[in-house]
Amino acid sequence: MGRHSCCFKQKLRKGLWSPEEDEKLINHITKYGHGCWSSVPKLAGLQRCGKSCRLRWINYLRPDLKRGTFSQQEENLIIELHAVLGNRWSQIAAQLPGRTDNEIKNLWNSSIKKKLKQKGIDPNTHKPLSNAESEEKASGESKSNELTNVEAENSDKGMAIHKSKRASVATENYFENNCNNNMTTPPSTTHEFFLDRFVSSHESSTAACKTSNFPAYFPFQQLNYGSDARLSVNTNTPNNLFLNPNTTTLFSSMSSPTIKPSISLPQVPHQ
DNA sequence: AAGTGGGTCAACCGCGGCCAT
DNA sequence: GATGGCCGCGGTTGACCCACT
Repeated sequence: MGRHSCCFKQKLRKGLWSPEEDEKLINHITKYGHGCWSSVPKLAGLQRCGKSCRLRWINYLRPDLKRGTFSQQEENLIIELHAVLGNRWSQIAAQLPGRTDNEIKNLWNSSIKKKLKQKGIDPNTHKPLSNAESEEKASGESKSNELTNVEAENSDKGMAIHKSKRASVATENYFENNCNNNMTTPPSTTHEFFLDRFVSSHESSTAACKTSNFPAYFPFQQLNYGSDARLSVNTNTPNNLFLNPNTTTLFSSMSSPTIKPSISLPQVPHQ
């Protein structure tokens, strides 16, 4: 485990990529595709490991990357998605065409986190900071605190637990905050249900999205960020709605956990 | 001009999961 | 079922830049 085995076998370059290396990689992939990443450096004439080549291509050289600063709509969408998915950056990135998970992760850590805190929102739980604090005091060990502890622990085993916990707790918090009075489905199971649905279905929907240039369908109730960046729920949405990239609104195909979300193409082409 | 602190971002690291053998 | 190779993911690091003192 750990560092790729090929890195030990040969003396491979590390660190920043030179323009020459970039050119070699671009030339190779545009001609032959990447195929098996482990064979790319050899075929492209690079002194890098396949992993490094893959990363360079995905995060920097891919021609479909948008680059540039994130729009306010994109930021809002990231916040919404993070509230539901937690730190599943690749899944968040899948809903933002031209953006990489690395880019989104960096934006979150460097900018969005801070902005949320300034607005009085806990970036981990997406709850108002004052609420989180008072709940921590009341319960002694709140869920958000639990997350923070796991996060701080930073142990390898803790990470695995943390990953699943954070996403589900974020979802739970979302439903606790917003859904109890509005949704017809019981909150006790919906958060896990929706999360699992999304995780299992997003790949097919994302695949459809990629091939068709349409956004993917989301198995969630509609989420909106108001001007104060608090989540709210609009339940007056018909079934089979979709992610609208222009309004930073998540639509849902779910009005009941017994109804399977349908994956079909929206009528509005992606921007 | 030099030092410093904070922000940004590309790249690396370590791990889990998948798949072939 | 065990093992090893590979891919993809999320967390972390460190270089670089810029504003400020």
